[in-house]
Amino acid sequence: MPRTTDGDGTPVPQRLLNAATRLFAEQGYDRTSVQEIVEAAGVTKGALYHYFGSKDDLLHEVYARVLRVQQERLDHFSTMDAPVEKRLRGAAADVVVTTIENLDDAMIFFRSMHHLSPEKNKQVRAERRRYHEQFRALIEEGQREGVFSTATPADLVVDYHFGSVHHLSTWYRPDGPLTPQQVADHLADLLLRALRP
Amino acid sequence: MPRTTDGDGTPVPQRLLNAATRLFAEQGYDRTSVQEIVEAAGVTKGALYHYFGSKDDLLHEVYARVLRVQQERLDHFSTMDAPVEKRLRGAAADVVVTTIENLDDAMIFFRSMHHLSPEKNKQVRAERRRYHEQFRALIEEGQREGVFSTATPADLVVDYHFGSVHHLSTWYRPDGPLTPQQVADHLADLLLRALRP
DNA sequence: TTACACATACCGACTGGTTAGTCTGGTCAT
DNA sequence: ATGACCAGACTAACCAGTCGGTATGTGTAA
Repeated sequence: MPRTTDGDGTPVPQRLLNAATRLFAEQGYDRTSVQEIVEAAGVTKGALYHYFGSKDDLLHEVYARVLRVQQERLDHFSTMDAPVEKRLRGAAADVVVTTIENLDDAMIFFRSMHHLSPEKNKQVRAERRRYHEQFRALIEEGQREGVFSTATPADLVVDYHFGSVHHLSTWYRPDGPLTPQQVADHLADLLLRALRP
Repeated sequence: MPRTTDGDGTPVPQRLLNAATRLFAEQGYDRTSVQEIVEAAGVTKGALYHYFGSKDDLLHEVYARVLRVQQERLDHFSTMDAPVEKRLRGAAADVVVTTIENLDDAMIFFRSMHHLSPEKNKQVRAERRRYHEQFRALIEEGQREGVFSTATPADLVVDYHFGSVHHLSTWYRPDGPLTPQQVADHLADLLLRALRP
């Protein structure tokens, strides 16, 4: 196996993904040329097209990574052995922390979906929908038990919360006054307070 | 004044802006060529570059229009003669309705900011900030009066709400089950319920 | 152990195509 | 006839993806 790593120990595909993620978040997908990506990763086009089928594939990988992580996290909180308020609060706060810790990914996720090819876009939407429905199920469970208000349809509540998560990448600054955990606690609080019967 | 209008009665600059708005929302700024815009508007490049300095200018005009409308609306509700809960609820619901009625604008607004030139971007951010602060002032007023909870900083509450507004363009469908007004009432409800002391 | 085949990892010049913006030359109401 | 308004060919730059080529490994048979 020849130089799959170079300089640092990070394998070339990883280096390419990292560079692409940063550049896509900074300048957007269309404004980032393949040439820039390979230069930032310290390789050439040959390497990129050796590991990835297209520029589009690179973007898709970013999505796949985000979806995988978020789904795993939600599974964890969904299946916890605790009252539904605690499970929902845990999940709601966790997605905020995770999003802040990967702001670049979040930025790309919500800003660049329309750059994915139609099939990939469809696939991402399907996985996203599954996530959404699992989250909604938590709220509906609480509504059935009477611990959450039924004034607002669960679907809308989910969109309300994820709107704020989505929005994080446009206003949160790591050098701001609030830590990720503090923001997460506040946003989860707002959700739970809105759901009080 | 020669044919500033043509075919229909709409003046050419308007036709160009309308075409650009629709195309930017459908395909994104970068994926839309100037050629497509002028064809959709039924003119040629000469006309576009007669009225607008650049493609970027066209985008900026979309932003200017949105900002102007939203600011006017907020001013109206801010200065209303009514208790602060009513003023906040009115403003919160109205921005939802307005956003749904101009989903294309909203889509462009949140997805294409980074395509604006640096100065224009800065200008838009400044006006946006003014809007944000005026909205925040409403919440702080209610908090001082004791009608809103002070558990969450007003800034965060504003971002929470505008996150959901921002998010509308990704999930709201005109052919869905809820009318714009119904969505607006629900989202305003969630905000006010979260703010109950 | 050497020799040779084969595979994997990567390089970088090149191609075909697209794009924003320019420029020259009209046209038409007043 | 004059100037605001517009047509459309043209240019210079850029970009995703290709392709022939090189380098370094691994397996295998003499």
